[in-house]
Amino acid sequence: MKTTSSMVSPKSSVLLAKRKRKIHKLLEDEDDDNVGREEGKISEAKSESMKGDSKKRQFRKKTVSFDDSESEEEMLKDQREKEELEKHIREKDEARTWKLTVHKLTQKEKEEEIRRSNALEKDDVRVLRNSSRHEFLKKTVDKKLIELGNYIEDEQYLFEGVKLTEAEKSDYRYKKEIYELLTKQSEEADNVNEYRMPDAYDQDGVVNQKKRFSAAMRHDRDRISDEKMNSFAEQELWEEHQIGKASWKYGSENKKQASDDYQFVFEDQIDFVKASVMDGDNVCYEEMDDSFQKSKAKSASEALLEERKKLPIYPYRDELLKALDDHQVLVIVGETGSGKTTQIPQYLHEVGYTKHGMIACTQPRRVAAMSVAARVSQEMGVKLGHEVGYSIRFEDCTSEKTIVKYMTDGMLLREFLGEPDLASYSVIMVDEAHERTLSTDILFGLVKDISRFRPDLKLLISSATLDAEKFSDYFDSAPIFKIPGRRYPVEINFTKAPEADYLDAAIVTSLQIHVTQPPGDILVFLTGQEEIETAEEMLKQRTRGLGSKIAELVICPIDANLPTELQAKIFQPTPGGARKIVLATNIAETSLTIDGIKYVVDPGFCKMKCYNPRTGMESLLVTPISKASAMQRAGRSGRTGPGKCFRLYTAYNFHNDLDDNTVPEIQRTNLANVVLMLKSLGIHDLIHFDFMDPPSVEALLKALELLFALSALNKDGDLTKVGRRMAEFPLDPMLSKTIVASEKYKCSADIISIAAMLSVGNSIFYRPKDKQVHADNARLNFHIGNVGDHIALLKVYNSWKESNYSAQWCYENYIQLRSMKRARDIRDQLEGLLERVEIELISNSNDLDAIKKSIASGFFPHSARLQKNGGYQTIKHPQTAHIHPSSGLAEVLPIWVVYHELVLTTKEYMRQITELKPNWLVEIAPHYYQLKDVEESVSKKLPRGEGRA
DNA sequence: GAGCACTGC
Repeated sequence: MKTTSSMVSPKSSVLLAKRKRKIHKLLEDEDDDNVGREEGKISEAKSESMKGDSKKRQFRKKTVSFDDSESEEEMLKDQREKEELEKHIREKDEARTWKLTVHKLTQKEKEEEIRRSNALEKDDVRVLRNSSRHEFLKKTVDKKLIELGNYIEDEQYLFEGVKLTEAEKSDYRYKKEIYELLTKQSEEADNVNEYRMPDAYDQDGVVNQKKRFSAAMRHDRDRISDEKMNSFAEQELWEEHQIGKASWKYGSENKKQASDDYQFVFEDQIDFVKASVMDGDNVCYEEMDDSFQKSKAKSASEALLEERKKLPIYPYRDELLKALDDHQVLVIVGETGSGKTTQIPQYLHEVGYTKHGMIACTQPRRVAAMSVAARVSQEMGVKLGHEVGYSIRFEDCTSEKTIVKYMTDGMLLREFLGEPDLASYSVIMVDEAHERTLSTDILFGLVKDISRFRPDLKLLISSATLDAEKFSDYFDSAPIFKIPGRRYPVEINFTKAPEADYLDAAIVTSLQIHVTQPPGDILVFLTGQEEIETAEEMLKQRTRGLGSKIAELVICPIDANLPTELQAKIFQPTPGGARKIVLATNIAETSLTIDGIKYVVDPGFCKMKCYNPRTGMESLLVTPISKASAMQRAGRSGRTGPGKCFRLYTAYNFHNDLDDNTVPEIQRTNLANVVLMLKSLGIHDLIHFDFMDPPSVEALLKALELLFALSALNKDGDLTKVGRRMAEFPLDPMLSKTIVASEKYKCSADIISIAAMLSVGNSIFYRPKDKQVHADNARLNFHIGNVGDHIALLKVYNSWKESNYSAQWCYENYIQLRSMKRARDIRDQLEGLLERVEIELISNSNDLDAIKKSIASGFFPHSARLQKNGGYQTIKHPQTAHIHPSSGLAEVLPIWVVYHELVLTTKEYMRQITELKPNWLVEIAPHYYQLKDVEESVSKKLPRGEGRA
């Protein structure tokens, strides 16, 4: 088939080349064996895999029959695993090798996966192997279209952009034929399992894939413990249910069904339509319109009341109240839309729980707390901030009258500091507990603790389905209360084979949806800003090739750092005839909801921050998402109507390779802050603190060690006066220490500006792709005199202040206004807190050394020294590092520096750096650095003059 | 000479 290779046009794009490679491989394969031999091979492969299966079965039988010894075996296995893990960690002690191994691993895993899937697919129709992309098209393309022979047309759509040769086209058509055969069979087949294995050879009597697979599944069920099975089956059931619901909605006669769905939407608001909706009669449309008008004519409060009665939770009201009467802790399971967040606090209020204290309801996000509070105050007919209020950082919208209080979970945590028994509350409801944010996890421990000596305090833990058992176990087998949700069906599609390049696959899938699917917007989950940009480019490039043959595609990128005005674009309604495609990061998974999304493309990855306590280094790694996350993503397509989710991985991957839940944040973060907070609440034994998922002892010790070094704790591990002051600040302990230390150097006003700027993160400087040079120049203005990044940030803040907080100034200097506003808010808050810990507000911006010394007082554990090779090494725990290129000192290379954070990306980078005099270290932290640490290395290893002497 | 998932206090 080499002749075909020579036919590739030199003009071809990367995509084309890739696609062609696939097809060539395919053609080669076919060339090698004729059809008969092919079949022989396949059946051979099949019996091979059957053998494998029976082996597995035997193994399973064995484990089942030796039930009693299983726990012992498991313990042994656990032990072994633990040992292996420990060994593993030891081996990776050095951060550099650690990094490399991680990378190697993922590469290896990839290869492994491809190999495994290839093996699995030996029993697949060969020709279909390389066409997993077309799988979506084939699965979902309207059957009628095929009947009419119209598919030649959509084939042209596909071919247009990539200019295939005649041979390739005919190959495609051949595959299409096979596909048609397959569809026919699957239509005939009774129950379609989403684990759809190829049916092509059923009729040859070689093997019945479905039977084989369901047998395998049954064995799986035997093996898996009951507890696990429940969640497993639940998931499966959910998906099957959704698929079942969805599958009959599309097709030639879907019009009537679709109208049913619209009626379902209206059902939210209208009382008596239900029966006629069930009838599915068209007449009810008018009736509904009628009643819709009527309900509008009613007073607003009455309408609200009626709406409340429509919520799925309403029928359970009395049962729920009874349950809470009987039990102190209740786990509530309810999907979004069940009304639990808005209704439960109202129910509790109605029966008088608010007589003895407030009801608190915590949310992981600010906007959620605000909007829910607004809604509830409306429903209760009171003014927001009076009886119903919310409390979030920078904004306390409550009053003395407040009895129902929505708040962020972090805010309740702060309140613990002032009121360790939460005496002013009678009910605490932790909402969205399944998200397992850091604050939620700590709240669990604290709340469980106080519930022991406050039997009058009621606890409600509300979560989405998956974790309920776990929550119940944690809260001493609290009863679980289930409320049905209200959601539209979502059809889930998996790829047949793993995709090597998920970005490319995501683009192709989106285009396929665009071409073959009924109107509805598309949401694509990608991992980061850069990836979104490339995806946008690719989409534009490819749609350009298709010209006017396809409907307009509106591309909307979105990530958290995008300026607000650009973010607004995704909420604009899609123009008629066009289709919107939203390229989003994880932000769209929980934080924002976009209306009109009907299709979700889920490549199965996200970026996750991990903390290595050994090196104190954070890294942002692209990792596979969890099953829970995948479900959440899929659910995003079914918010306003039935939806479809296209997962760019196989069902096998989903069930076997993805974790059930994302690792809770508490296990992959720097705990210094958490430890300081718990210590200031008087909790001494942190190792035995009742965490739901305890963090590693190592991470705890590292945090304790740091706090001791910062003299926030004394030798006995008790909080010192410094520590108590530090705990007042909602900042990283090192930053808090910097502020506390600024008292001594009389520059507190400058330091809080810096602290505020540092805590808004990396989104201050705006650097658009097309104006990088200008942006970089603007940035250099703040680095004049090589003052270091901290002081540059101070300069930015002060200049902005001088410009009277002008937006224009930000624009001219390539600074993000939003970040600056946030910095101002934080600074204002810090100013208030300074007063509280009795530190005078003094500015001393001319004495840069004073400012630098304050910084060093907080960040001395983060000091590094220049090496001969131009890299740096940290002082106390030797560790190589480099200055991040974005730093103003990246080319200056001072000999001694302190850094704000150490991140692992392509190298170990220190971000936000300030120069330091080595003797300061001994002066500031004599308990941490001895003279010899500093002096010896100065005299012995002077760099060869490239730094500053 | 390289890069910023997402929250929250």
